[in-house]
Amino acid sequence: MNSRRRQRILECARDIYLEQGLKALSMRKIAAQVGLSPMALYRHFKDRKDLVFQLVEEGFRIFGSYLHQALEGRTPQVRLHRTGEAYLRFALEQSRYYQMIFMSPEQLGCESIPLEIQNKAYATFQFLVDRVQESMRAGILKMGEPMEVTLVLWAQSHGLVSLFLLGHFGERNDKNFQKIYRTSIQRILDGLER
Amino acid sequence: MNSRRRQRILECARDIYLEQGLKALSMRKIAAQVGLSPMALYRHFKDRKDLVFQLVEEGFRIFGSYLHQALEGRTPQVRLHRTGEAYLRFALEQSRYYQMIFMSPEQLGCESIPLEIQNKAYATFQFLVDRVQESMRAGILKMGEPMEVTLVLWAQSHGLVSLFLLGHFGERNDKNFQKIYRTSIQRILDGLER
Amino acid sequence: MNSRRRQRILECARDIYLEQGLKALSMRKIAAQVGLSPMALYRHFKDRKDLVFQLVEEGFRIFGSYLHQALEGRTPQVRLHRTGEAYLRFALEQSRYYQMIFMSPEQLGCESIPLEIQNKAYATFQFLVDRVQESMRAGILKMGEPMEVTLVLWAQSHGLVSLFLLGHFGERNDKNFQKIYRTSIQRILDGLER
Amino acid sequence: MNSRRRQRILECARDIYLEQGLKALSMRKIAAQVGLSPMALYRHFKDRKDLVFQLVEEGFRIFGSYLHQALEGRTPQVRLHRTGEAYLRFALEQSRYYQMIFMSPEQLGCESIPLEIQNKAYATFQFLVDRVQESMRAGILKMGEPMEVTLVLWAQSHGLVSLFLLGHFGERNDKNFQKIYRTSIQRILDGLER
DNA sequence: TATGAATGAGTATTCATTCAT
DNA sequence: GATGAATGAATACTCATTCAT
Repeated sequence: MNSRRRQRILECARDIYLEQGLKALSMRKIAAQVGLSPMALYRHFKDRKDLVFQLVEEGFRIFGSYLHQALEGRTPQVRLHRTGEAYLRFALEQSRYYQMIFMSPEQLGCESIPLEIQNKAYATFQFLVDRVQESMRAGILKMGEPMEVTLVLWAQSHGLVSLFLLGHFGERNDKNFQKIYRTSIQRILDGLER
Repeated sequence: MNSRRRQRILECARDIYLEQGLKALSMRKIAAQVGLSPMALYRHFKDRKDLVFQLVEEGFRIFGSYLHQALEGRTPQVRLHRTGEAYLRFALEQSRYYQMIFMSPEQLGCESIPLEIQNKAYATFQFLVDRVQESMRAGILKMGEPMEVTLVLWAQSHGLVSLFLLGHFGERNDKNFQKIYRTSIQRILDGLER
Repeated sequence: MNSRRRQRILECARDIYLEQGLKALSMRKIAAQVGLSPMALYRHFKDRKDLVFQLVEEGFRIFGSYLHQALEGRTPQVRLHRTGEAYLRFALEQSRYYQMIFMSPEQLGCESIPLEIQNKAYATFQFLVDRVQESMRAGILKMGEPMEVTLVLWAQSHGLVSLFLLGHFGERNDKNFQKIYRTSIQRILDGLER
Repeated sequence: MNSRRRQRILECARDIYLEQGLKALSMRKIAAQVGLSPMALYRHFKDRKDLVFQLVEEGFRIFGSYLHQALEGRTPQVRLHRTGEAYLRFALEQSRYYQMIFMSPEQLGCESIPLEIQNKAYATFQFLVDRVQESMRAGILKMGEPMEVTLVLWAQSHGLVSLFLLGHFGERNDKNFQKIYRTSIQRILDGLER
């Protein structure tokens, strides 16, 4: 019951955020959406900040679930490829969450990203490193510093998605972006494969 | 005098933005800084949005001036290399402007980026395309679709800078980032050079 | 006009304070009383604190005007006596202001009393010291450390008024208190006169 | 157990009050400190007022215990002197309680001080009267109306302590205040002794 | 051109308290 | 006896903006 309500509040907050962005995500609006008094929210979340952070964590959780599916692949090569595809899918299907995950402390309205969230971010990066590492071991990628190589791939992915979501590729066209994304990533891989 | 005032307002707005970020950039603060009444600003800018847009344009202007210096290089190769370095320098020396240039409409507080700004962004992209194109013609890069190749390079640069400014590389350390940036870009070029 | 409004706000604030005390003195209530929107007050006062401080200063000003009348007396003895009477009159006629003047920082809602107010308090004390000093010189009071003697008189006055206003003498009865006050002060003076 | 709990709550409330003052003494904070839900407090106290009143009574109880020790003196003179010293010690060692005991109804958040507390205050006063009376009978003080004389002494003590705790003697300096207190009281006594 | 006054909508938050469980 | 959920009223304050002067 406690956590039920809490979940419900979080969902409404998510919807408002997804539709109107972070700036419009006020306690009042959330409460109105949920059908409670604004104060009721404080039973479940210490702060607006607290609530927002929970939302970010939710974003990471979802991101993680997308990436995790890549592990179903039976070889390092497949898993590496699927990871790239999962990244792409998350970016397109959960664009708002994608943006939320990559928000600056300032945008989140805090001095510095809380440790809990930093850890989640680090875990995600680690997942990518793992994929690269096992691909190196399997001889699919040239040997090298895994973190460095991961960074190249991550930066490429994030760069592309950022520019796309920012509208720098014109009107949003997911199909088209998929092509671009895959081509670009492949180009990078071409330089990294043996 | 009209435009003198206007310039002065814009400069103050810039300073506040550079120091405290966009959210703290309020008409009141700007006015106080300039030494005018808040209302006086409306003589020069339709509203806050308008003022912010002008600021973004200023950011593009500065970005342009950084990139432009790359043209002093005497060969396509040098110019290509210097472009990458200019991008890096702008990102590190003018981080706030960098962030402003790559803000989403939402963060800027508008439905969609106004055409004027979109054009500036496009112009920047075009400059990069030019560098790639001439490098291809000069045989420094493998032949290919110039826009596509440019995108790969741009995405890489932007991805790296974004992640860096977001703090995903730990405490800000410019020297260290420069190394990472250069290595990563070189890796990409390695895959693109003949 | 500016200062006219300001004055009017201060008067309303004073009335609310006088009737309902400091805790009830909210920006909203003041605004409602004045007939303005709550926000209009901020045109004239930086803060609630600012407004309250101004009110305290007003209190000191009034206190000062009461004491000042004692200077009309033609001899040190008369002036000393009238000062005691002025203190008494202020306490009874302006009880709320009396209480406000002797509020702790905590009650005023601030870390420490601002310097401006501290100075006003000091000035008042100095006025009392002056009366004692000239009485000593005139041979009305035994010679001694003027500040120390002043303190005895001030403490006696303040102690009596405090206890009275706190209701420790039963139902408020001004006539009765006047007697008590005069007798007590006289007792003190008896011990101080030559 | 009932009264055990109750006692525990009161102690926590006291600690919060002693550390942070009355305004910060909220049901929530007390509950958190005790380790109960805010609502549990209402099982033991009708409302916040009730709880605060109990706290004031506690203050009087402690005050009483300080004064009571003066009775250990073997002569009226010693007892009178020790009473003054006990008053001083209570004021310095239990300043917060001192302030609480001498709070106005308003500060306590009620229309008028409840009878129970008035009685406690009266009892304290009576204790002082007793000391004066026996000193008169013993020929230590000049004969006179005991209540009146007591008032002079009480007012002096309270006045001094009030002004001291309000910070009107500069930075708090207990040693220094002790001197002032003793000198001033002695001055009064000089005028009252035979 | 510029300003001073004022507004209205909005923000997060604190608190004592009621009520069903 | 105690709790968790929720409320309603209140608070100070920030901001962009309108309007008469």
